[in-house]
Amino acid sequence: MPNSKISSEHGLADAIAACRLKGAQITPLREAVLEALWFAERPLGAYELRDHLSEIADRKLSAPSVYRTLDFLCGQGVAVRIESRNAYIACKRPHCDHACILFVCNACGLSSEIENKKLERLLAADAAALGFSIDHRVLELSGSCADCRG
Amino acid sequence: MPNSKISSEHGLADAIAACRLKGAQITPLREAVLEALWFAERPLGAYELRDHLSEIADRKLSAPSVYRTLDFLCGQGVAVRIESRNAYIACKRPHCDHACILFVCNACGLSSEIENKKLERLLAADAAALGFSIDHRVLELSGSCADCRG
DNA sequence: CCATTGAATGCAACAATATTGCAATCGAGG
DNA sequence: CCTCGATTGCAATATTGTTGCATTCAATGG
Repeated sequence: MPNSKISSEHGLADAIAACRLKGAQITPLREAVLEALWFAERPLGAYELRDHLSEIADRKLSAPSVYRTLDFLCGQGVAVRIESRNAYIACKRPHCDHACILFVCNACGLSSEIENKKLERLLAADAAALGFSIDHRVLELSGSCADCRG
Repeated sequence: MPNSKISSEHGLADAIAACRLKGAQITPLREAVLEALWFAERPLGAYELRDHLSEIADRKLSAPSVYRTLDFLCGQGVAVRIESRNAYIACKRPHCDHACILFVCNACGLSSEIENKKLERLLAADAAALGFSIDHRVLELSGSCADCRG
């Protein structure tokens, strides 16, 4: 059984490297925000993130900085906004095309992104039937994860 | 071709009647809010709704009143909150179990709720595979509707 | 008819989330 | 070193949503 911390850290480094390869600037702020999300065990709100980072950096981070950084990370595909919670998670799936479904546990915050190609095809078919062209998708299911159903 | 206004009005009356049958109290405020949503041609935010109703009633409606009324209507299944927009629409599908997908046009606001049983089954299967028990679902697709793709 | 009661509403204050506009800073490339 | 664009800081403000408590209203039982 691998050490989950180390494997996660490798994942984080990989995610950052992937952003750089795409030509994106990874600044200390961006890296710090992504790291905070990466190791959080639940979705974090923008202001929660701000408070957390402010402690670490020992200075007060501004709300716009946090939001801009989150927008950047979401744009890079390494973070995901959970619309139904006004919160953010790191996307740990490097090759994710973000055509995925997000399960979020109400009790512990565990968030699992799942791909399902069949479901994609059904959505695409429904959209086609309506003549609808999809820009953005929000598929969020909340409830209780296996561990918290007790 | 039926007159769409009249058929919509009938739908509204039916929706209200259905709520009453379930034992819910339909007050003038609740009716007014549902009517505003029903005839709006796009999703309305809570404060938008407040302003609209304030004009009609010629008195200032409070934010808590609007939110409470929206909560009530959503609880009754006759209104739906669009998480990705902080906005609300009337649900015109009387027998909807709200296991549906919502398509929202970014240009005109047209919102279509679509049922898809196959998709339901896939979601249920994914949840089962994770041992996840689903409380709430948010399936919102935004983009351009057939009319606005030009 | 009146009193009681619970639901619904009004309302002030506040909390949480998000954005705007502009100034200051930083860093890569000339 | 200088310039330029991207990034960040920051104050102010906008938008969205909630809390707590007082008031009103309508149904119910005496």
